[in-house]
Amino acid sequence: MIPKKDGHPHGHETLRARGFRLTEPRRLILDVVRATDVHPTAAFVYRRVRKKLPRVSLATVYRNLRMLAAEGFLAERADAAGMRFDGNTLPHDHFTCLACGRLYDVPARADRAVRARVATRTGFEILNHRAEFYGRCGACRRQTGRSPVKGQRRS
Amino acid sequence: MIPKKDGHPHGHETLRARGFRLTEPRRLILDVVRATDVHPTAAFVYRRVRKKLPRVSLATVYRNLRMLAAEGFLAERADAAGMRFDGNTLPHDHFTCLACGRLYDVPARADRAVRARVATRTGFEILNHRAEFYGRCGACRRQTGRSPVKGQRRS
DNA sequence: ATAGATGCAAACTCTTTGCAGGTCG
DNA sequence: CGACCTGCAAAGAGTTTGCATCTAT
Repeated sequence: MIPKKDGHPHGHETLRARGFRLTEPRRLILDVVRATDVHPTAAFVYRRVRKKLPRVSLATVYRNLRMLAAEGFLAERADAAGMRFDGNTLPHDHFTCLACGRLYDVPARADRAVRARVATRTGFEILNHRAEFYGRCGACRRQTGRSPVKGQRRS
Repeated sequence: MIPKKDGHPHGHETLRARGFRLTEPRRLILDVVRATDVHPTAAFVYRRVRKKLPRVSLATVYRNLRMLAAEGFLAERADAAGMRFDGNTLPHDHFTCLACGRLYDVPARADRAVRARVATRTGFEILNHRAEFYGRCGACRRQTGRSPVKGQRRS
């Protein structure tokens, strides 16, 4: 949903500029996350990277995902079954389909008013916010009668 | 933040009415979650319940939390370090303090307009939505200079 | 009486860490 | 060459499950 070509806000060059090495595993891990919009798990990234670099270890995938997220190259998101990563670091909301379990990005609303209202009512300083939507996606709406389920396969 | 007295939307009677036994562990587990607003982890509930019922097992706590959530007596929430539970089943938003890590409830906004806008733009059927706010809570604002941290103690 | 719930211990899954050896710059 | 990074294996944390026993109804 967001173009993934380079000229990305944090391209490969930026990694080097910040003193990180641009190793093969690291480059592939970053590319895999950025090349998909499924909000992949570490296991998903591992499987993908292994196709091009069969000797990569799961530990390296975890170490890099964590590091890349901490440095702002990726976004990190907790989910009932573990951590998921997102190459889209622009502010955006999420839609979870209760029928198929898929997680979609939704462009962010610039809701200044909402933040201001909450800040006033609570006395908190609001630095950021994000909305989570739940419902049925286009594909699932067409399959009427499909009932929401709880356990889905993970990516 | 929400009154926890009985006359709760799903009181103890409702459990029985739905064919579940009202056992001592189960009753205590439900009460512990409802009596706090810290969005407790399973371990927190376990510790609390054990004070009154020292022989309770962690497995029982997990089984009941999962069952009570599935049946709508509690809400369930994923977080970077695992699952958290919430006795407040009314729709509400959340505020996470980036300085101290505490999670606060924020009364829900009835934002019909937001849902309608997203539904129109995406073609999804929106059944529910919730907002997540991030910033600094009142207590932390007073301690100026306190910088946001990543790892906090869990409840 | 009996279906359902419990306690215990073992199993499972996801994630992190220690360390010896490899590699980017 | 040297700091950083990797693969491997083992350890950790959180959660689930099998089973014999117990208990609410």
